[in-house]
Amino acid sequence: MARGKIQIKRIENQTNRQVTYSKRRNGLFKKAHELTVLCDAKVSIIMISSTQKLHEYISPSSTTKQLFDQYQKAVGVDLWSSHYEKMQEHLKKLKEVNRNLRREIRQRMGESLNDLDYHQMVNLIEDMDNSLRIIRERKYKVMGNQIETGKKKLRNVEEIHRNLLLEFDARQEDPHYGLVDNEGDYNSVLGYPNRIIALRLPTNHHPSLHRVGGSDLTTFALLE
Amino acid sequence: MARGKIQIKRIENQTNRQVTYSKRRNGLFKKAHELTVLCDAKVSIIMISSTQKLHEYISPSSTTKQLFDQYQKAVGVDLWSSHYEKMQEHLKKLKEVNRNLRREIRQRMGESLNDLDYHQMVNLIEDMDNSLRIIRERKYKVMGNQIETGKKKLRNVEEIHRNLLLEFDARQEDPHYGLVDNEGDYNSVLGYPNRIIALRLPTNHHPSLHRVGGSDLTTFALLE
DNA sequence: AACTATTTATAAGA
DNA sequence: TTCTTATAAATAGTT
Repeated sequence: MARGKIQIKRIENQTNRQVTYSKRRNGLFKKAHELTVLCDAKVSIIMISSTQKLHEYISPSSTTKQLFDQYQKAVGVDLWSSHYEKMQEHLKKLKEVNRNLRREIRQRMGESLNDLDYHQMVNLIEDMDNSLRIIRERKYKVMGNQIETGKKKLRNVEEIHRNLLLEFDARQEDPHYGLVDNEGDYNSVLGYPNRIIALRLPTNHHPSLHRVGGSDLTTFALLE
Repeated sequence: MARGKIQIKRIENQTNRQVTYSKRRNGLFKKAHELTVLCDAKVSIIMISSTQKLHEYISPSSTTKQLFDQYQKAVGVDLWSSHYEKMQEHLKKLKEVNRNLRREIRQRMGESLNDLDYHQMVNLIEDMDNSLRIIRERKYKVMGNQIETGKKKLRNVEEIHRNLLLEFDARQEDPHYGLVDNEGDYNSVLGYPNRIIALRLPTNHHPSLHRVGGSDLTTFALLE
């Protein structure tokens, strides 16, 4: 539009293209802003250069999201539906599964039995009988283990006690017998280790949010 | 920019403002398109006039959603988060609840017992014992009911049979005895009603989607 | 980034 | 809304 007319077609020279992009971008944003002020309108411009740089204009006192929400309403399609219609479905399925799980538990607790016919009840009883047997066995095993370890601990304590008595007797006979150079760690003998074994860290997966710039005209580098 | 310079400030005259909006909008879209072609860039413009009309420009071979997704990536904020971060949380909670429900069921089926200490097991056994008792009682009751209704049905059938025999005998004695004017409905006597009681209609809540226009430059009336 | 000849956009009027 | 046209503004090519 100056120093010679140009054809509106892709500028092949990479440098020229970039320069023109920069100049015309500014022109476009300026015009957009004038329009905003003169006509009391709201304008959102998003542009991505051939080198994948992103530039944005947004009218003062509006946000890109605002305009976009209005756009969606006007066009009548929720562009994110694809993104979260699936979520909706997932949610629905989970709720359904949840409901079923709750029902099963209730039935296993003797409630909501109206939903079961005679045969299902017979099966449930058989199943629960088997389960009870398994749990009882497990309980006895745990009980046995506890008795075993209790005995062991007792034996350990008794031995410590005996040793102390021996030592005590020895001291009685020889007041200068051996000097205590280690207080010992009876806790560990009793089964209480004095070290922390595991530590669970809280997980925090929220991505840090950042916003760049505050003026009408901002520029962002594209991620990737 | 012609026939006199103007100040860049809101045009108070409503008609003038509309005219200028229309002219400059075309200018802006034209420039945007030139930029698109000359510099191999992608441009999205959304504008809303003071009368709430919405206009859009989008570079050929791109979609508004595309550009917006890129914009979001670049800016680093998911603008829809407010709209579905809650959903994400809901989903997470449901999954957690689900996991717990499954664990409870597994434990009630005699699995995953390692998670339970001795005391918890004792409680679980007690609970399941009570539940089993309840379910057994229920079962016996249902069994009793079935026997009862079975007897009733049997009695009914026997009576019908007796009546038939009587009728048969009567006919033997008098071939012209009574004419059958009703075939009867023995099914209903046997407990099978011959009417459909309920009908469940399939529900379909998908809203119908519509898209307007297909060219680069489209105009939509804002909903509301 | 600055300059400037020229093209383009557009304000006002019809 | 569209056309006209004088004039302001944008910008292509150059430095």
